[in-house]
Amino acid sequence: MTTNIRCRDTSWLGQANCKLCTLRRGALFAGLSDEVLDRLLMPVDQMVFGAKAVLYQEGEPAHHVFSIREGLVKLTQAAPNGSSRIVRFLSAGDAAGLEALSDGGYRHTAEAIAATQVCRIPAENLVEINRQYSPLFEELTRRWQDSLDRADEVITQLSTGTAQGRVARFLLNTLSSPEDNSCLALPREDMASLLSLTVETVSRTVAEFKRRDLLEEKRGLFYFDRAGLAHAATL
Amino acid sequence: MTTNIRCRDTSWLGQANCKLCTLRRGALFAGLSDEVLDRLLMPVDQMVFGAKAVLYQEGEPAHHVFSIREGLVKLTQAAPNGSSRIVRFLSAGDAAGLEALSDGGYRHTAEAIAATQVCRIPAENLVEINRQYSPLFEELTRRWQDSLDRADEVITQLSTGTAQGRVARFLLNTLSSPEDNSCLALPREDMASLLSLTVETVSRTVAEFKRRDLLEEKRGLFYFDRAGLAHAATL
DNA sequence: CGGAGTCTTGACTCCAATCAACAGCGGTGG
DNA sequence: CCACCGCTGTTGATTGGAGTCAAGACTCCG
Repeated sequence: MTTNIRCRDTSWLGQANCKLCTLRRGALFAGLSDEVLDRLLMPVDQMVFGAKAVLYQEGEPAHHVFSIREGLVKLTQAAPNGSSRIVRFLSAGDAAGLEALSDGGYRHTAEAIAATQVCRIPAENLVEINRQYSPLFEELTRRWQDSLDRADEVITQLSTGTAQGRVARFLLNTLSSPEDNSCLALPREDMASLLSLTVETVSRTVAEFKRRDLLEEKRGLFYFDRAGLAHAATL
Repeated sequence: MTTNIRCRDTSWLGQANCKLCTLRRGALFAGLSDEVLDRLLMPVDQMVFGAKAVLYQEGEPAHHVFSIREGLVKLTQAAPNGSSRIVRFLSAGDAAGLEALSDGGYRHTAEAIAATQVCRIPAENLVEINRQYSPLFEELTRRWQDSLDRADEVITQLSTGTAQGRVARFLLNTLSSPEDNSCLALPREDMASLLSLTVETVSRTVAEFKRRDLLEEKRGLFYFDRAGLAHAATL
């Protein structure tokens, strides 16, 4: 009974009955009364993904949150050099695709490593429940997602590649807005700590950028050549 | 009017009037009606932290969420080698210390880099509002915090230090429970991708661990010597 | 048995860490 | 006032660890 065309080895086990969920304690819907669950008529699907099957792809519109019942999933994200990096693993009890509660599509590609059983929950319904009940939901969600996006950016953009690449990506993306070609000139030590480099290496790299006229430092600010640094950022 | 004893250059500007907040749109409490805000009588403090002042310390009990109105804050986390690593920067519009909504204390030390103005919100109140209104709140919160903890772990534990250290920490913490001295033997490529290493380096390291009798691989599982690997993990 | 994919090992290279010295700058106090 | 100090940033010389390239071993499966 394979329904998902995109992935081999993916099967649909029918709609879940959340009231009888064996994971009910500690499960996503643990707090919902039977009554509320009924009213929601939530079309939660139970699915199984085989090894190497893809739950969702980075960039595509995010309509579902996945609750992992069993198995192992890797989340990968495109890296600056064109390859992709694993940012973390998820297993039983974890949620995948929480970004479906925010805008901007899936942030990762989720791929099963071993056979994985999940409940697939339409994000719209989750948002609806929350909007209805919790006045803080949207703003809290945004902040959580922001932190997570930032953390993933450090993993994918700032802990990988050459010193030049990291420093360039840091200058371009971390402290500056896309319109503005300047940012606060942090102490070398702070840059080094974020980028997993030494103070000396950061200093050398910044000095080198200055020599190449990609960067200027005046009164505690960096002014930079976006195009030039963008090129260095691919290293 | 300096009230906070812990940090120099920290001052208290009085209780915030959230109804008049200049950030009301897009602010944390944007969704709350005046009426609800009134009923909560929330003692939200407005505070200013000078450069190098500490908002909170990693490990201490987390009682407040901070909403940053202006300035720049660095979040640092203890690294395996004893030093500390910056995991990300926060600025205006970001929230710091959202982990106060979960258990386990602050995950980072938050230190102002430039003069920083914040609203300090008692976490208990946020939890109360949410528990009252949103049946999904606690479970969603837990999942978000899990993802974030996992992401931070990759930054602090798995992208830093020697290949030996990273592989050892991966084996000890990522796929295994603390009681159990075994975990799924992932393909070297996946380990390499998570650890920012090459397949060859991971292979060499794993082989070396086997030679030193720290690790055994049987039928798709790793069995390891926790104490021995823990020593290697400090490298 | 063969072949594809994964894992291992070796030789060499190169980038960043390390160790060390020094320059610049602001603050402090004699 | 200026000599001294501490702090940050810069630069050089050297080293070491991981990347790279290449070849072979092993395993699983058709």
